[in-house]
Amino acid sequence: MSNIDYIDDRILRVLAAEGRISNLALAERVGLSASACLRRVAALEKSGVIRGYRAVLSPEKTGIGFVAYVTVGLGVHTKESQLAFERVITRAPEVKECHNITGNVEYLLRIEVTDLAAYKEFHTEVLGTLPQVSAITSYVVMGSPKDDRA
Amino acid sequence: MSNIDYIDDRILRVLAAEGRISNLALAERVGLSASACLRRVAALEKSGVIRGYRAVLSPEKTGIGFVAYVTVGLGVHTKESQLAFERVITRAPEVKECHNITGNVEYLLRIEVTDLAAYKEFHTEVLGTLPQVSAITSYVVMGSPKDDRA
DNA sequence: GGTGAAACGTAGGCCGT
DNA sequence: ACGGCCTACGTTTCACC
Repeated sequence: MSNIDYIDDRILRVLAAEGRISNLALAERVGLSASACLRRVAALEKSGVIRGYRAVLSPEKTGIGFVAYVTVGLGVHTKESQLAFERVITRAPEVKECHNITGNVEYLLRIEVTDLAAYKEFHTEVLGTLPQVSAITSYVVMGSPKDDRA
Repeated sequence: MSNIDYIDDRILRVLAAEGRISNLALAERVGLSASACLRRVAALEKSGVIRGYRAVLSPEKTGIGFVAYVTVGLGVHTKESQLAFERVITRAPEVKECHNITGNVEYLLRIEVTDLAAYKEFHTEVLGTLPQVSAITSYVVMGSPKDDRA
């Protein structure tokens, strides 16, 4: 079992903020020797608490100039139509997130594209062509005062 | 200027997926020597294309059992009331993201808490006590068929 | 959980293109 | 301006206490 104690918690906090910190520096920060620290990190990775590591890229500098959240409602609510929709959405690179939500619509998507023109393209060519989709509402992101995941 | 060429692009793609890959392995993957690769990564970090690195943690295994998106509308639309709202929201640990969006409401928040009880607490004790807030709508996340940021 | 040592990776000077 | 080579130094990793 992987019960997270106080030190694990500190390790996770540090790694969540500085994913590429050296094990040595991490060990020092949490007050452990390098080997003990490494063993804990390895255990956290193996047990799935730590899923992986990623570089956080600047959206603007990597050509993302337009971000929007889109709610999507399906006309048919069968399992098959949901799976068909999710299959297409999962393949679409513009869709960074797809959440199944409660409320009057089924899905909330996060879309990241270069510009408004690219979004229009996505809207008509991808969303517009899906037979299951009956309602689309776009919320353009004008800014993100807080974004811990970015 | 930092113009991203084909190799930079490959580097970024690899680091976005495997943030803790060694420079040596990264160099091999993109077909560069270790020093050339390291220099490119350093340049990408310095120029801000790479903002940082983070460990991706499993929500369930770190005690996040309830995720919701919440739209918030402000009664007053002055700059001051927006800033006051953002100040409180930025400090709240439950709020992982706060986006300023177009549409009939001003904000879209992502909330992560342990359970429904904690969410109720946040809803009434934080959101409910902000004088600027005039409309709150919660969309509980039941699943995320795709989440590239997680 | 800590120690130590071998294996491995990083970082930077230097030179060629 | 950019890539490859070499090397001193730091870090990781693992058997052992």
